Amino acid sequence: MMTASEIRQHFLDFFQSKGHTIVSSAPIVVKNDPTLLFTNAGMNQFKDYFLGNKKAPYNRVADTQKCLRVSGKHNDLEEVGVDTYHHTMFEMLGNWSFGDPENAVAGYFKSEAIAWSWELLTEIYKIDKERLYVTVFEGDVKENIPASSIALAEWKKIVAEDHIVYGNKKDNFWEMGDTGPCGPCTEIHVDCRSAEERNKIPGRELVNKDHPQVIEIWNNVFIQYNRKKDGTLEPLPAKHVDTGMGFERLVRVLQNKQSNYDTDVFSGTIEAIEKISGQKYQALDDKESIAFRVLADHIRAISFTIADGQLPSNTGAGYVIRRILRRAVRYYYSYLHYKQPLLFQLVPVIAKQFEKVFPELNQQTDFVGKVIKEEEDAFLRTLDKGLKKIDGIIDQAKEAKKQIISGTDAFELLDTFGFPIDLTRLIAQENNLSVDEEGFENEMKIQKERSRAATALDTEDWQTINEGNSNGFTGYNELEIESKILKLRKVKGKGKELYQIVLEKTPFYAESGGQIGDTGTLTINNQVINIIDTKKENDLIIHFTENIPSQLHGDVKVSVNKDRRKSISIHHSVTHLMHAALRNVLGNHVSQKGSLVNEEQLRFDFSHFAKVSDDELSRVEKMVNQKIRENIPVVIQSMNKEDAIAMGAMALFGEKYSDTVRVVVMDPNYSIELCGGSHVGNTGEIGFFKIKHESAVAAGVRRIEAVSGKAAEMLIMEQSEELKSINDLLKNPKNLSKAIENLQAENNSLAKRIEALEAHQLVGVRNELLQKDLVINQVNFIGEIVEVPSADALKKLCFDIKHHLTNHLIVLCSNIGGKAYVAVGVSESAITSKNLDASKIIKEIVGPAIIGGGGGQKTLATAGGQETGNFQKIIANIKSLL
RNA sequence: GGGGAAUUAGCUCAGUUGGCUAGAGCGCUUGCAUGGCAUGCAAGAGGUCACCGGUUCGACUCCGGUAUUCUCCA
Repeated sequence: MMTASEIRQHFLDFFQSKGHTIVSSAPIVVKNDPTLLFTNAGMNQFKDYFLGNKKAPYNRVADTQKCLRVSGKHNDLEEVGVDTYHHTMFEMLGNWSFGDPENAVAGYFKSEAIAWSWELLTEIYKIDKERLYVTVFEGDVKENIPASSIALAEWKKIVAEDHIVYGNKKDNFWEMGDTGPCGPCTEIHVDCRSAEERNKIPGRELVNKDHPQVIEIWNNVFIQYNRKKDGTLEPLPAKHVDTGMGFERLVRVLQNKQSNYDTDVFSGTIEAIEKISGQKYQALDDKESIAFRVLADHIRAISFTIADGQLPSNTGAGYVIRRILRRAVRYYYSYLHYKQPLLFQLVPVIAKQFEKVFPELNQQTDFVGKVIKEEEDAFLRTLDKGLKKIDGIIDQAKEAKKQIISGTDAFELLDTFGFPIDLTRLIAQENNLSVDEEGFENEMKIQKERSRAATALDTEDWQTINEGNSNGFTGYNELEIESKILKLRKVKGKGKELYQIVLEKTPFYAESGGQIGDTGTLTINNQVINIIDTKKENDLIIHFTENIPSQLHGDVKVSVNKDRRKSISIHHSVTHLMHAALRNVLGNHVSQKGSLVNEEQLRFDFSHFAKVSDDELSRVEKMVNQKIRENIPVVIQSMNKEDAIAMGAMALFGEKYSDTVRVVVMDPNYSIELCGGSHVGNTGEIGFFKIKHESAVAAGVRRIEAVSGKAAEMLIMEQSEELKSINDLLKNPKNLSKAIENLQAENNSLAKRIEALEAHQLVGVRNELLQKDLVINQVNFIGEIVEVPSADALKKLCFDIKHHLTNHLIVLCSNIGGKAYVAVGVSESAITSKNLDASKIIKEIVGPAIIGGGGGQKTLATAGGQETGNFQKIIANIKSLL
């Protein structure tokens, strides 16, 4: 039996023998593509070749690609692990031909692709031909697309006719999206059923019918059309082959297993889970078995994504990772009854298994494991809090004699406290309650619609202005050039309307590698248009404007905002100096995990497992400033990737580098980095470097924010001015912080003394008032106008008197700052014997008389108002109640 | 990007229609008890109720904004 690694290797060797270049997998996390968070197919990294944005360096390519799918018609996250053949992360084996209109013999098309796929499956992998079925596009009358006659003819040469199935547009016409490259495809399916079953129903009747044993393993797409926004198709000048074969499925077929999880792709992980949890994997449909499959699947997705630089977070791609991880935690928590972090223990197993194919994980097992453990801990804490909340909800439901947890409550538990709905269901069941599923779904629907409406984006078709290739970026050396507008389109979203413009060549740096996009102007025919941002879509540089020039053809002058670019370059260059200094001071485990460079500051995230101490920060600052003063020339050169790595250049995990890389050197013994950003000519231009802030972003990741150049100057100026004015206020003391400490202490003790004095004063007033005590019908009555400093003191005074009189009614009035304040106190005994109520007295008698209002308890109530002339009347009125 | 929530003593948290002199447990200080420890008893200190504004006679409580954190959706 072939092992999984042998199967993978045979694929790559086979296509190498057919003239293909083997390339490495692109990172699983996608950057610079607004339509995609993760690589979800082998062709993603070649998208620009299909779109015609870029020319392919090789015409024939093959690889195995890490892919991630968590949504889509056939792969909902909630389904993974329930069956035995869907995955979040999977490997896609693929071979490609990139057509070249000028060199017809370079690539290949339908006949070769079909012949080779058959050869590989039947001769190398030795799959029984009787078990294989192929599908061919039958054509579409409505869209006027002809049937695939060439593909059919090719298949007929090698496959029996009753093994050819015709497919409609849904199954046999592939599209990249609503618009863009597309074309017919031909699929290869395998029938893995027993001989007996195959005799009963022929396999061809089960193709594309979602039968778990009759499955598609390979799809060959022939890209020959471009779909425009109005829905029409136009033929492409260059035709391409794009194929994809699910690796895990292929292994299952070749190893003759019932389930992907029984192959050696997953068996090692499952054994490890058995060892940790002390339970045995049964390969059934029960919750325990599902839990095993969920863990074995999810840990791969989580580990490789983090290794490629995407940390779990509460937004975007990071949130998808968090969700996958939490789903795994839920399963071991509920069904394997394991209540501590588990997943992180599997990282070394996966890392070892993929050491040769995807080494990026094995190179950082510690880091990935720590990040995962921290996430697991955090979620277990969230679960704890949610458990408390749901207890309260259940108590309430029981008290109200309800059998049901409302949809709103269930939704609130999820939405606000992150408590998963399946756990709510489980706990409800244990308490003989059910969950209002309809209400919950409804709330969920409302939330989804709201989010969708907020991000709706309407993109129109590109409008071609001038023919030509966009051949790129000139802005490393020139910031102002003459160019031409190639194409533009309108984009609507969030109530704003923007235009995207592509230029023949441009000095504008598009946001990437953490460096923010340039701004500037575009001038045509004396009309000046502001360029407000520059971004990349794959490798296409797109300029954003709020309006378009009235004349579009002809030469345009484009110029970058130079001052802003200078500040950005300063911050980018100093980031390199700081990165090197961090490695010097903290150690070589420091590696970049993210960065943001703009004109105002730099932000740098890096792996490090402890807080960076003040001392270490100041050593970093000193080292960087030393390097600035050395005024080192910044040397930038292009070279072969291998040579650059050999030179000691730092490459980042999760970055896709081409064979020729740009290397930025600031003193060959100090800092060498692969980098596409803009830089200063000499480090002296940076001027000065100052760290503003150090903080944590995730387990094992620290963040430093710092400034240089003008921004640093501004910061220091502001700080020293602030310091000066503080010094002035304190009459330039010898020791500033000591002086402030003294002030604070003095302020504290003065406040205490005032409090004591006021209390003492009130004692005097209280004693005077006690002298004026009248006994009316066995109740002690005190009704007086007093002078007190505050409404609070009036209340205190009232309490104080209450403590000295048992059976009482007290009315205290005071004019404080021109406003009327009244407090009424009644003893418990008077409440019952005389049917008195302080709050009622305040509301009915006092409130109207002082033109105000108030309230409180039966025993003590207070009021405030505008009218201070009616105090005697109020006292008399209340007295008469006795 | 769009929602929901949280922020009260050193820590974990109560505070139920706006008015209780803002509380509990743990921790801390002091004293007492015990040969010592574990501990027990008693007293005490400790709060800008995140911050800024508004409504109100009165705001921890209601409204708006800011910051930080959590959480869901895209």
